[in-house]
Amino acid sequence: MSCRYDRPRPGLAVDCVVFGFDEADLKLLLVERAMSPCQGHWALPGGFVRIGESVDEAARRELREETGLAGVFLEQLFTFGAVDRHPGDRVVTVAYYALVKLADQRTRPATEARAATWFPASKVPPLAFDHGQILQVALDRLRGKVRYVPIGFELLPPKFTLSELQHLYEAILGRPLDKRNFRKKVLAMDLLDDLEELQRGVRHRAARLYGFNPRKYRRLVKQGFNFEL
Amino acid sequence: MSCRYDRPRPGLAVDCVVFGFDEADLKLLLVERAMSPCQGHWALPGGFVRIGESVDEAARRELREETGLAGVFLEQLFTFGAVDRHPGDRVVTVAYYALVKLADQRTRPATEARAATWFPASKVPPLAFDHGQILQVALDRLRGKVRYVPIGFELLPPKFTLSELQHLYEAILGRPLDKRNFRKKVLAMDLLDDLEELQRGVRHRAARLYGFNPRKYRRLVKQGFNFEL
DNA sequence: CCAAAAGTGTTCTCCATACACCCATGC
DNA sequence: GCATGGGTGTATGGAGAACACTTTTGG
Repeated sequence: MSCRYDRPRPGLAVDCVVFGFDEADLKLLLVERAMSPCQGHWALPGGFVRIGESVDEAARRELREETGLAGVFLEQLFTFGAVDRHPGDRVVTVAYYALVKLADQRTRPATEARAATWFPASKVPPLAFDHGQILQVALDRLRGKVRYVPIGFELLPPKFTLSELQHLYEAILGRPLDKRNFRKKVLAMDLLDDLEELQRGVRHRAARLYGFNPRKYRRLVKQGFNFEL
Repeated sequence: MSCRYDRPRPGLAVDCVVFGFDEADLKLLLVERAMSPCQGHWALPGGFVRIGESVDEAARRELREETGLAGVFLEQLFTFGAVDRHPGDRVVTVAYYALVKLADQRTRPATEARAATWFPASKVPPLAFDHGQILQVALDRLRGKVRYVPIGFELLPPKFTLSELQHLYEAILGRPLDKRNFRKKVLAMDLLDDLEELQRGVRHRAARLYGFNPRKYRRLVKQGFNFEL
């Protein structure tokens, strides 16, 4: 079936840029390549699309197989189709980016995957193929999108403080935000549930915990509301 | 080479959503399919990616071969990878959208192409495959992007009036804009050259002609300027 | 009592919006 | 002279940005 056309077909792969957030740092999940080409180099988790699965499904499958992650936010990023991007063979890759609630999932990659490791996004090792370029596009997209779509919550645990949320935005956007203005704006949007519960185990005044309420968000969007931070 | 891997490969295609703008109407360029499947149906111009060309190059080539268009704005849109999107065979397509200065290019598609035809974007016939869905994504993207990146000028001739620019934005955004506020904002951005030349051949007071100045735009962007309309 | 972060209001500036009339031209 | 769009200014309200101190808690 793959040779039904008279022209040869490029290979089709998926690659996932996996972001996490932990203690004021944006993190990136990388795997060590087990096979040639680029054996032993750090790379984005990914692999070839199979004939019976959609490209989206391929991305989820590879993510699960290579890192143990499942049930996370995953969205198509961009397709990289340069002729020479893969040494030795013609491979086009559809890149995705994933957002992971690190606190929940921390243990799983280590157990299931060969060598999936979290790196601070600011200290990423050299990457195989054009994965460095893919990462750059993913960072740009994340920075752009986080401001007008509430995807930042995908990086936080279900219960979080306003300061954690603010630190997340500061880490992604790369600049400090004013505490009072930030809180005012976030609370005014009325997207968060006040969980009436306090942070525990900190050695300073405990902060209130909040939860993102997707129902409220969807309702507001229907009424023409635009998230913006 | 295409059978070097043990697994069969999906086919890889490109499709182009081509937008034009003419007399207050957003237009879409479609071709009639000459081959099965979907022979005789209207479809987006497109075709298979060859092994020796990048995906971007494939999109440009197909656009030229099927519509005669060259040298136009062309940008990747999204990759459509559902298993059943192409009847009978597994084909993944990388969709692009093109913006055409219709006044310049009006004659060319008719001469070079089999049957490339402009349709008002509001009166598009049923499309082959999932091309209707691709069109919807392209419209959403155009509507979103036109507001914060100056791509609207790609749809206008090199010399245009402020009213033409306003009508373009009204057509894309689907709502009326205030004339005075629109002109104030556009001129305040200082992206346009006043060509000190008047419109000709109209039966009312002639309007001033302006030109978009990409140099000014790039300079302003370097200084942190953000286009927004 | 000290360190560390939580929590809280006001002022000012600027930008978006709303809005109506005279002008130039072709027929 | 009339129909058609071209071209212009002002007033108001709302949102973003700047800014500092008190409170709570654990150690």
